[in-house]
Amino acid sequence: MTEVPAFTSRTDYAASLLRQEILSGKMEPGDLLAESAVAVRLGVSRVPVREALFTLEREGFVEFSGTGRAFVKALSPQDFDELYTLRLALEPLAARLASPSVTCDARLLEKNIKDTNRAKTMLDVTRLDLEFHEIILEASGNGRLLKLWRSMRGELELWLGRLHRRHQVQKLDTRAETMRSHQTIVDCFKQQTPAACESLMRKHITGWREWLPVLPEGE
Amino acid sequence: MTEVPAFTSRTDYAASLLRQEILSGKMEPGDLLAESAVAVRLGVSRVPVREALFTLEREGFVEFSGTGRAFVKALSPQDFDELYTLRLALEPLAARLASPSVTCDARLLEKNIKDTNRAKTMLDVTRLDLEFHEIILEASGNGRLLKLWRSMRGELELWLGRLHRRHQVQKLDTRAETMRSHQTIVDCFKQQTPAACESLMRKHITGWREWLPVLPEGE
DNA sequence: ATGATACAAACGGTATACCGTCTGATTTTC
DNA sequence: GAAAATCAGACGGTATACCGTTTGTATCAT
Repeated sequence: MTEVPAFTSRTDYAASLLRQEILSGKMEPGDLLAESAVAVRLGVSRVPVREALFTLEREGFVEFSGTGRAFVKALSPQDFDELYTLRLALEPLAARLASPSVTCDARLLEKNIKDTNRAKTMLDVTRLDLEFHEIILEASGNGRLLKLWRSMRGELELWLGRLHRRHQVQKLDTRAETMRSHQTIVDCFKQQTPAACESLMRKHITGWREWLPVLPEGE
Repeated sequence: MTEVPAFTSRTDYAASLLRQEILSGKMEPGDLLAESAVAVRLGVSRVPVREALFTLEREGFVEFSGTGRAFVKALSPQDFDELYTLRLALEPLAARLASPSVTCDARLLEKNIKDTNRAKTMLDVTRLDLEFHEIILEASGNGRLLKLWRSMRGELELWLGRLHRRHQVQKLDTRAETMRSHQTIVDCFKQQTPAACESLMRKHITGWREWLPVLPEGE
């Protein structure tokens, strides 16, 4: 956020700012992101904005209409179900692939759990939760698998962020449960077979789905 | 190929032409695709070329270096293994999801098999093979699943095309086997349970992997 | 002969300007 | 009063020009 504004390109700069605005809820789902307006507002020309919008589309934050206009992505419960189905297909696989090599990464995973314990907001807890899973995807050694996961991560973050903001689910503190569950995964990586890791991850994802509060109606 | 050049934009036009050049083998893996040169050659300006290159990257035909230069993608046997692993994760799932709804699409699938029988070249057989699978992905009703598959399709087409060109595997005519195997899938969709469809698709993908000739060394 | 340095060409990044199209509102006509 | 046509504003698509950086090569010094 407040880091040095040393972006490699204006495209990165624009993408980063827009991403933050969308995640923070400053932009509402369905809001039009017109190239010209955004370009003026961010103080860059339209070309980098255009390319940033494409990037954000790939990341799941933005969607294009048939006529090429960009909007802040709206997510329906059905969209969320799709994401859940895909997590269930990809993450247990990643856990199995990662298990032989993840010993060296167990430190990263445990650091993540400690950070989760210190996190100040539920949004940070969510972010760290997704980061935990991404570490495993990285350790899987399958670059394409990681890419696919990353193309979904934005939408997950978007969904969970909106959920928190709209329903004040801070009341429902999932932090302890998340930490406990993640710790069992780390332990499993350390001691168990790949198949056991895969199975546990499947259970974890399924359980996560059931933990979520009642979904809000479509946007 | 020889269809009416009625592209909605020059970006589409450029992407289409480049895609064809790469698939046909006119461009070698590792070849530089410099914006300026391509723009001049295709008779458009650099901006649409630039965006076409991004599109082709998403589709798997092109990769960017750290400094932003675009190259025709090179694929190693390890890349291929990654793709195989992901097919095995996604396609059986798609088959399961598609099975209740695919009855209305069985006609499409059977038309595909007939087209395969008529195909003149092995490249067409390959293209139709991938199309058969994409029909099932579409029928799964999970739009994101379809998107993930499409992000891999280009690389598969690339790999298989190069395989054919380099090793003259026309000798190894997989057409009959492909048609037979696809027909059993259609039959399964018509008569069997989702779980059976899923299982059969897993078997089909595994078998497909074993059918392929010895992989060439990395590029 | 070899290494470093400097220069030139090529390439990507960006701003700007122009054009065609789409959208929506107002006016005109039946 | 309603429907159709027209006009204006906004937006995306594209070409062009400029700038900074990278890259490859040639030259010069050691």
